[in-house]
Amino acid sequence: MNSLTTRQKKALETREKLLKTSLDLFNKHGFEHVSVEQITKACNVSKGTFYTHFPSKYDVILEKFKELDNFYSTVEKSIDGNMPASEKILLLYREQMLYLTNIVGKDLLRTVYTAAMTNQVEKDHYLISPQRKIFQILNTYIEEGIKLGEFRKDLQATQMQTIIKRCMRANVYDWLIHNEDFDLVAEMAHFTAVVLNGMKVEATDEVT
Amino acid sequence: MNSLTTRQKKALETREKLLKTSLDLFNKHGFEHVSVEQITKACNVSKGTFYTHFPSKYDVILEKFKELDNFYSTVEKSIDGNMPASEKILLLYREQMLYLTNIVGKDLLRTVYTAAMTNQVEKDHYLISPQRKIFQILNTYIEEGIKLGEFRKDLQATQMQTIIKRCMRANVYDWLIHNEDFDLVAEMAHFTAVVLNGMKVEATDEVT
DNA sequence: TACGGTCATTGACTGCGGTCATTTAAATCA
DNA sequence: TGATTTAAATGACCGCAGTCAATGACCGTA
Repeated sequence: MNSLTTRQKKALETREKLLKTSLDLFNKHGFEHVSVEQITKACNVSKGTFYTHFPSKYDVILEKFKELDNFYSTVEKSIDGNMPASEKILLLYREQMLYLTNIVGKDLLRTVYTAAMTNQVEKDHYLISPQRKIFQILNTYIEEGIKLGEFRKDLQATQMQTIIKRCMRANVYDWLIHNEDFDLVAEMAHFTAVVLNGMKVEATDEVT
Repeated sequence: MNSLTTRQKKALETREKLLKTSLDLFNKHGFEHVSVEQITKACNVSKGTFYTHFPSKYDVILEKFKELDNFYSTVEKSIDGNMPASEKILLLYREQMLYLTNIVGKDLLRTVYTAAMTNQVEKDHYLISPQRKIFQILNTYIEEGIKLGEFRKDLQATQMQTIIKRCMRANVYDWLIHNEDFDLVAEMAHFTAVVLNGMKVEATDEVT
């Protein structure tokens, strides 16, 4: 029933071993302090093998980063459908920031945010890909907020979506360039609240 | 009257030559496509010399980037003292974005934004240093806005300052990771207007 | 003017990310 | 089963950022 040939199975095994070892080593010593040779030696394969499985050292990280999107599906379900859109957004972001802080970590994220700038290929980076689950969830919240008269009507939904997403990257980026003493969860909540406030039909003075 | 010794003058000359040549080459071929050896060869000095004058290839860029701050002093003077704080901020940012787009360029800025993340020294990066002229100008605008009752009183001035600054980086970063079709000046104006709106005592629906 | 110390300069060297022609062995074909 | 195709694996190699021990020209001083 298994449609993979022996060779393909072996190759996949190698790939998995490289992936796991890489992430382990990155976690232990930090991305910058782990060389590809270290990884391949730990796996008893040659350096070239690494590059038959991954386009670059960085791409291993991206794989991990994409796991995030599974996580969001869980979060989405746990959010009560009846609250205002703005609160849903805040909750979603809160969960995401907790995940980034506690699970992903600064080191790996830094790599993603750097690569998004440097890998100047033709196509845009995954970081801003509309495919990402979290963006799809956000979009529905925003459209909902507009429909229910929570947000200003003079702004396009797509414009709002752009702003809200940018909001996220703004805080993450600032987290990455600050040394400690930066509570990503709190900063994100605070910043986003102000932005949402600026998009509401009638702004109130309270900010959570 | 010149207190520099012959040796120091020579050294400074070398430094200036390296600086100028670097920036020229970066402009011509892009930061990533210029090697330190290329620079030093063009200057008829050895590679090591480059590193006695600059801590890294990147630091040359930073020097250029710091020039920005002279520019802001000019802008500040050209801004009418009587307009609302929020409009002053928008104007200041507008000028900055024009400068970044037309003079500094994506390539150099990308380097700065990357280095801010990677050079994980103890101290924070220049990018967020409170010393920067533009931040000082912003601070006065914001304090002014609070004093004159334009902004909400429940937010600390420092909090607002943080938000407004983050706003800037948010748009610049997004500019850097998007391929073309991204008008930094317009995006910044749009985004910042929403944020300012969220900080105003009574939000209005008009956005410039 | 002679002399010891300073400091800009040198270039061979290290380490690392990434490449590629070649090897090897499994898969497919005759 | 033997011959041929295919693709995973290899490791020598490249280019480049950054290092550092050695050099010698220039400095202040006696």
